[in-house]
Amino acid sequence: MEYDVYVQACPTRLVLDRLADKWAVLVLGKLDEQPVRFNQLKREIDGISQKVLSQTLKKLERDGLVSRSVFATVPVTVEYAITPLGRTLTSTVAALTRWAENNIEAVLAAQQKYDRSA
Amino acid sequence: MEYDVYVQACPTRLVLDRLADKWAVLVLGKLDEQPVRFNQLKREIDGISQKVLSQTLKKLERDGLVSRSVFATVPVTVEYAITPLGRTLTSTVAALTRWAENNIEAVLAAQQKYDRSA
DNA sequence: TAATATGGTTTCATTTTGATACTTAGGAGA
DNA sequence: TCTCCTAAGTATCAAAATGAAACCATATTA
Repeated sequence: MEYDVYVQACPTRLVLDRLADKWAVLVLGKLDEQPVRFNQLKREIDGISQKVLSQTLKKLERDGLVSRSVFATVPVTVEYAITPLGRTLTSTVAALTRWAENNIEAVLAAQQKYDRSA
Repeated sequence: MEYDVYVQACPTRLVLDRLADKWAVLVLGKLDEQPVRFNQLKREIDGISQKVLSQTLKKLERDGLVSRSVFATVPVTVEYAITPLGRTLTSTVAALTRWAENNIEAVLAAQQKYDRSA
């Protein structure tokens, strides 16, 4: 069986859709360090809404990249952790955020040049 | 100056938004091989619409990742190519699509397991 | 009794997306 | 001359995704 992301019907497109999501990248980056609880993720990922965080985690869990553990404390505690499959992905995902942090100045300069000439 | 993608106002978020886009990933992957014309990209990236391809290319050009060359043929020819800055990114982006192609079966299995238990 | 914390879901207005049609310009064929 | 063709887009509009804010259950603390 041959997979090719350039073919619309290829299931790899689903994966690419998931990975190519800003929030998923940020969530995976945080969970790569250690298991984190819902509200702590919400606090650490500045700007994410509860709804989107909830949806993002649910999708990542469904894809087998993240696991969800509930503890019967009061109030209930829910902890999210990265799975072994997710672990195989984090170095790539981290490279993306690192590239963003390292090359942002070149990108901003390119944008200014582009906007001036337009 | 410190950049941190986990801060909402950080400009790196703009970059992450751009990279964390399925279509941008696919476009950069194609251009990494060789310069390609608009309609050929459209043909090779199965499922992309003209509008979205046009928008994606414009954003990538503005960010300095892709260059656009117009040739005065009839009809006009427009060729898109990757820039040196864009070149620094393609290995990372290629790793994403490779991960998708290599791990799709594990992801599909995880999804089925998740859906059965729900 | 009221406020606080956790981990969500619901609602609704705003954005974004995608499909489709239209445009511009020159050349080829009838 | 009239019509069609290609390349590379733009315009339009309906459908889907997103984000902000409110709501919910439960139990503890002030």
